[in-house]
Amino acid sequence: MNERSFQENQSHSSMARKTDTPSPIDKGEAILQAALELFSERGFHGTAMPLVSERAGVSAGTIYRYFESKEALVNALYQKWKTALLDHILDGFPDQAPFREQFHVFWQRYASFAQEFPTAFQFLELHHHSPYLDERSRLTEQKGHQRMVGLFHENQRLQILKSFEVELLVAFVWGALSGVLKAGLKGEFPLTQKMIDDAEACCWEAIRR
Amino acid sequence: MNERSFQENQSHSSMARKTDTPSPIDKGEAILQAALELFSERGFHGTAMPLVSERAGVSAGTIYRYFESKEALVNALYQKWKTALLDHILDGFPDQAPFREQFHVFWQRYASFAQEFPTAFQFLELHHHSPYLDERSRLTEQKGHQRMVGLFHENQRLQILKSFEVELLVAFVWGALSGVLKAGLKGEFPLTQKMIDDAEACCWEAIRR
Amino acid sequence: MNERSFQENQSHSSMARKTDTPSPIDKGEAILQAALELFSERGFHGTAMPLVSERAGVSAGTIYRYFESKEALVNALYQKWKTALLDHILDGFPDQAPFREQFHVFWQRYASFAQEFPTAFQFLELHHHSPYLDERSRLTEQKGHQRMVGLFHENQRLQILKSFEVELLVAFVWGALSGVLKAGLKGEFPLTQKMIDDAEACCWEAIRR
Amino acid sequence: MNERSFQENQSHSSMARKTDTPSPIDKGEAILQAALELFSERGFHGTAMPLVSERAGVSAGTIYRYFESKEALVNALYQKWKTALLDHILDGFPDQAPFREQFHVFWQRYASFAQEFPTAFQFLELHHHSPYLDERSRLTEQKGHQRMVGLFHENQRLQILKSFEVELLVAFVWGALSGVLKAGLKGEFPLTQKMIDDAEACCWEAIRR
DNA sequence: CATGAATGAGTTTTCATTCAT
DNA sequence: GATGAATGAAAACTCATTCAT
Repeated sequence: MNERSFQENQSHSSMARKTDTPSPIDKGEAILQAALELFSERGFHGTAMPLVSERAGVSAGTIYRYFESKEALVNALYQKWKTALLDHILDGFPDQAPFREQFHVFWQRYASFAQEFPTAFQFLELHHHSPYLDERSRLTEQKGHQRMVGLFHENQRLQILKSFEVELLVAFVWGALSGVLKAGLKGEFPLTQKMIDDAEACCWEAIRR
Repeated sequence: MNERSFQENQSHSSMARKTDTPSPIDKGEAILQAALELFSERGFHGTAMPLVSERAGVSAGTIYRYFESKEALVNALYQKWKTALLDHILDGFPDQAPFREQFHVFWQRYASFAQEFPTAFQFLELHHHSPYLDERSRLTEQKGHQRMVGLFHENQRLQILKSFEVELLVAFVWGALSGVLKAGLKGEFPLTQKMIDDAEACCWEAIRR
Repeated sequence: MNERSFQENQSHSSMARKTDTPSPIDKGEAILQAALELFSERGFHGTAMPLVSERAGVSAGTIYRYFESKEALVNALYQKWKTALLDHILDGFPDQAPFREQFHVFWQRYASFAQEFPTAFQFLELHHHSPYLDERSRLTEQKGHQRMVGLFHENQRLQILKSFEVELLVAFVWGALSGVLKAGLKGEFPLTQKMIDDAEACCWEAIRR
Repeated sequence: MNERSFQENQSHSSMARKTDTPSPIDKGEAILQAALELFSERGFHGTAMPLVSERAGVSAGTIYRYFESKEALVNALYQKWKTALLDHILDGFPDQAPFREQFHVFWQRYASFAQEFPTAFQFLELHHHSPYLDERSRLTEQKGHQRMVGLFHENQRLQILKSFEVELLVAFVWGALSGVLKAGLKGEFPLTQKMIDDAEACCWEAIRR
């Protein structure tokens, strides 16, 4: 499943299409998709709205029927994909499994998200803590972080993790994982399953007691 | 030594000042400093040139005596600080020491650079692989990377490092280190010596055989 | 009678309503009413058509079934209310009465129109001689003026009015009257019957021989 | 003296001009003059900024070096001309003279202002109480009104004026005067000295005891 | 050399009007 | 007839860059 098909699943208008309209996609989704691609490549300020509208195949004015402003557009995008990432990781997460298993699931799902939705992954990385993100985006951002911090805390108490500052461990793991994924997507090495497994093995040794 | 004094040392025009100019700093340096602060906070496209000139205490036109264009300015900045980072790490690097010691020196110096020049560190992180970086910036960027890859290769042969893809190991280490430093600078935990040592310990366990 | 009910009387489609349409008012009238309110507050160029349609409770496209363009809409509105004002003053006007009596009727009816239909009064004041008024609107505008000029001419001949330029007298009276009414509607003083009578007394002294 | 020359007197750059620059006028003044003409003809919302810049003979961006926004521009214009009008009326006003004389001076000066600066007069009339006028403009507006109210109050006590509500008398006088001037400027009658004197005579009879 | 006013193409955004449903 | 999504030209405003002083 690629990013485009993922989005189409989100859209209700993709079903029961009667006409042979050349554009099968929801305009709102087309705009989000175009903005995702452009913002992840050129950044927020580096992307002009007409460029977005052109790539989305809609007129300049149309964007503003769907999103109040350029800022509202990035925020919608950020919330959509941050939520998608969280869901991707947490849906059916093995809450009762041993931590090693949980770590494995987390690592592999994060990686599979980056592989399935590389553009979205880049977008999220690039827009972390951007000043134009609103309160809601920031809350979405924190939710995942808190979840990870909680999990690490608990397993530190159980003597499974090193007894270092939890925020440090989280930063370490998150930095290592996203560093590896970014480098892999950039083509510095083939992002094969083996690579992801190797990186996971490294990271586990880094944090386990 | 703070960032400002560092820059002054870099500047050749600071010596033999004849006039009692009220501004003791080179205009070129003032511009670089202002641009560093602004670019690291607001990004390249988010920073207006008049803002740079204002913060630098020079007129808008003056910037163009020192830098051909906005792009030339970021690139000068990038090269300056990437080189400074490399020098900071490699000056008197213990090439003959055992790898564990070399790794320690690398880790600690990278960290001390981020602590001494947090703005420059943020700037470098933010502008990694930006499309407006020119060939020269990209070469500067690669120089450090190649050096690290070479070192890792050698010590992998010596069975000191895990026998995983070297690019993967480099990405892992670099990701973990910069993740930890960014989180620390952002205030998620106090960036004390202990934290840096703990992170180093984790990372060593991650990559050593 | 308020402005809304007045308009309903003007509308022919309000009779013989067959369906149980939830909106009892003619769409055309609803649009005119909405436009009246908005144009009188914000002016012609300051009022967006979508705003008019929203306030009228119809869709944006519907306005264009009733009025060819925004200009056609102001003109329809202007003619409607200018005519209403003329009718209000002239219906059953005492053509044979002495001029003092005629002046009294004119003054009082003009005032009562402003009090009954303040929004329409403001609208007419605001759009006097606007460049987007068409020929027909301008003719409607002139009709009242001519009538007044004729009356003044006649009574000047009869030595009842001062022997000044008639256009001057008309401008004086009309300016004084609308100045008083606007100030009263704005709340600078209570627009009571006494005020209107006092102003009439002043104005009579101003123009009578 | 026409409006243009009046403005030039306000500008400091008109003196000691060394070069034969084709544009002898201050850019700021040129913008104010262009905006005055356009706003008085087409209103605030009906005037596009590029039109202003074109008529002023400057580029679009230049306006924003002189005025923060379109609103700031109208307000600057309003304050400039309202103040000019007040000064025109009040400079050397015969405070100790009998009221009839004061009324005469007021009436004549107001009229001469409208004749010398017809565009500014129209502008002021058109923008009375506009919603985009800021606090400062509104205060400037009130100053003149208060002055007139005070004068009328005093002379009502002295039994020189009719004992009607002062605000009513003020509204009457102001309405009559501006009505006459607007009609005259529009060409409904020649705006000669005799006309202005006649109107003054009318108005005096209207308000005097 | 340095300035900073000026430029004009570019930015985000609005809005009168149309047209497929 | 009615809708309201879509359009695209034009609005207000910004900004990298130039150039006369």
